[in-house]
Amino acid sequence: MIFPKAYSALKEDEIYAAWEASGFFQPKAGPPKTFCISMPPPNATGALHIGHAMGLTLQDLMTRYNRMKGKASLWLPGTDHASIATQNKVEKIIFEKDGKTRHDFTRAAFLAYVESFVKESQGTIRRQMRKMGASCDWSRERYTLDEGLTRAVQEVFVRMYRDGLIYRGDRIVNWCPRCASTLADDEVEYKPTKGKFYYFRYGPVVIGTARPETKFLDKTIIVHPKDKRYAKLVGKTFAVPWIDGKVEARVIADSTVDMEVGSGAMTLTPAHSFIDFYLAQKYHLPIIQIIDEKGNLTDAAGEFAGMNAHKAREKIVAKMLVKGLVERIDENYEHNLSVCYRCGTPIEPLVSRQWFIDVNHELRITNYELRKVVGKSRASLKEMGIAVVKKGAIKIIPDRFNKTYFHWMENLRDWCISRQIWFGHRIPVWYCIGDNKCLLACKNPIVSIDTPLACPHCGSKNLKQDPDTLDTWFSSGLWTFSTLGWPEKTRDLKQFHPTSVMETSYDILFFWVARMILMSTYALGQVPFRTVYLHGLVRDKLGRKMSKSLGNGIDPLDMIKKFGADAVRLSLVIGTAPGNDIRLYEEKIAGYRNFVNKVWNIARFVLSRSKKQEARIKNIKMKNFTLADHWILWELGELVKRVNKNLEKFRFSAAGEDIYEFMWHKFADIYIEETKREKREHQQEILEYVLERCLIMLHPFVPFVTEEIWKIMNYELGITNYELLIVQPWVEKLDITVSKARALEFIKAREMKKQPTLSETEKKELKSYIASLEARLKNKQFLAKAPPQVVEKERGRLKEANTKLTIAQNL
RNA sequence: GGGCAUGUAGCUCAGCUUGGUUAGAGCGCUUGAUUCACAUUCAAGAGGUCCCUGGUUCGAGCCCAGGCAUGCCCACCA
Repeated sequence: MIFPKAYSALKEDEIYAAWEASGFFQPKAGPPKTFCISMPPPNATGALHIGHAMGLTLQDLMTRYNRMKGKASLWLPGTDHASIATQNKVEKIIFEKDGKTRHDFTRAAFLAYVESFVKESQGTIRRQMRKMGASCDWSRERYTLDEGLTRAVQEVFVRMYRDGLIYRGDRIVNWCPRCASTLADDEVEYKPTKGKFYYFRYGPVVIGTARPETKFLDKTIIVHPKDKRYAKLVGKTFAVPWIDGKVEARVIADSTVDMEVGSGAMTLTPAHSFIDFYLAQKYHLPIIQIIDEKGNLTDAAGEFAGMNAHKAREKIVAKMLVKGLVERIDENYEHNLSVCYRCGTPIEPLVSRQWFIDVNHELRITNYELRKVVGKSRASLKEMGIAVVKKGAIKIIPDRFNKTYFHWMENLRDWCISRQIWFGHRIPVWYCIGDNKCLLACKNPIVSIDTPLACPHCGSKNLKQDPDTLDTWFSSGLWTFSTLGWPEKTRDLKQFHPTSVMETSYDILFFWVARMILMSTYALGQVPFRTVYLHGLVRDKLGRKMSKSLGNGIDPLDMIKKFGADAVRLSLVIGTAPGNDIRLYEEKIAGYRNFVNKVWNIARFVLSRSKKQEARIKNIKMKNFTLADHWILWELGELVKRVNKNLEKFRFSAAGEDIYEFMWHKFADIYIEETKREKREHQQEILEYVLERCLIMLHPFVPFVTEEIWKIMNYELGITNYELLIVQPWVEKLDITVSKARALEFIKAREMKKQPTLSETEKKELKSYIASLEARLKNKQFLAKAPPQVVEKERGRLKEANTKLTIAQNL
């Protein structure tokens, strides 16, 4: 077999094909122990970026490790339809190509176009995942919009509606006028903006606002109950000259008001501010819309009706100036403007009739395990979500994100789930617009999985489905179990849920991880996963976020082409800590490419000396071992212990670094060099023994090169019916023990050989070191309080230093 | 305003869980080595007030308190 001088990553596709053909990506049938990761589904619209590559690497590492440990291991891949993101993207393409908008198409025609686009992208994504070496089970691949998952979505919706968790209501929502849709609270971003801040005379008080155009119908003044300045006003009503004539204004005291802000008094704009909306509900005040879904002023704005709200602002202020209502204007007001996270358009909070999930509604918990965790038989979604993490049913790595998670959960408001876009899961709700024989009952929506044929109340066949679709996170919230076949009681579901690990980026902790916890505890009474491992963001060498506009992005495929997938994988694992961002650049990847080549050449050296047609040595016995033999095997044993411990604790970086250090700087630089000097009987056995164990431990990190070496190794040893490395049993511990004392002797002998002579300054340094050790060993408090092992160690060090000095002085 | 993280060699980062070696690695830099598995290599070397101040301790890069710097998250258009 040809063993080229340098490892060529060109082999990778071939190796991947062999794995795929072997069927080992599918979980084994036998073992009772299982391991499962649901792959976070990338948006079906795009190419994978380096952040995905990092996730794939870590997930693949865990899957391969557990597979080699003999567990039935499933890594389930898939893609997400990503409703708003995809629709926006396709709309943009259509517009750029033909100058058309989606409204130039029928809904069905538009959706067909989107689907064809998605199909194409999915193909690209699959190819990229294969390039990374992802050992996921392609036979179980899912898509959030496929038939089974759609069924799961409908099932959960209907159940939640029947349980009183889903309701339709007129509530204040985040509205994006450009997307013409609602957004969830966490889909809103904040952008620092400079603007004008207006102070208006409003009867007895002065109020401040950045949005005069919403203030037409303000009729309530709110002050803090302890605010002495306004105490006399509370409870009274005033006739206040306002934009369109006089209004009757009432003064209310409520402690949500911050006395320090502005004038300490504010007026309520119930329909266009979240706080005001809740206060209006609390005091049963009328809620009237001033701005409509297009961002235009309603009839409530009188002469300004129909104008774009933002554009009308200055005209309204001009009118108020004339009427003498303007106290002053702060021109340099800095505040955070809320914008749509998809398109950057300023958000318009407004009241709208939408579907919501009630996160505070109490439910009976039927699952015994969950009831034990929650500690009571009834709880709200919010309480369940908090309890499962607090009680350790779910462990988040790194644990500092617990705090963030709790804070978010505790402040969670009802989740608006309806979106006014076309691409997504249609809301399984129909309205009777028929004969109105029984007007009252027909007002109840028909919530059903199957399309109803007739109104259950009046029998009319004139039904209309709700035009809206569901928030994309509704379906991805079901991902861990919908992909396993739920609501059917499948074997996969029983075997693999709860899944073992959720590995994802910390920036979607709220969007997705929290939603999965809510949905899974509700629908299954089970947590979706036992462990959440959060990785950081990949940044450029200067610590900047990678972006198209900066042009500082690193395309994983380019890097794979240049350095090989193994090198790319290592660069994303070693030197990274969970939850911390990492900096990535070509030199780093090149460094790991060098290591991959080193591994290749170690194998080349070891195997070039191998005797053909000889069975591979699985066990070796201690026979006339040299100090070096003792040493390398002892070091290997220590390495195995550390690697296992680190992998169990999700410290992938430490494990990888250890193997790197051992193979390059101990095995290659020292032991292999030693064998060149002196050829002995059992050397070859030891070389092969160490190499084999290293290949196994290294495989989850660098699957391609290790598998290729494995193939050549078996060929060289004349073994034809071997199993692929991907399913070799993991190295739990060494089946040989050597003398630690001999190993340490080897290290000492090397050190003595290395530094026989010392310069004058080095001698001086050594002397002062000896002096400091002696002083410490004479210190009574040290001797009294330090643990005996530490004292012993210090004595040893002193002895060693003295010997060294003596040798140096005698030379 | 609330919270979190980070600060160690020129650069990128380990080490902090459990305080105890003369503080480590990779890249870069300096010097040397080429028929020997690998120049995608090897050997040797230079390079550090472990952000600052104080405290606890026989002993602090590590623990505690305060501060400085940087980055991120949440809240907020009164």
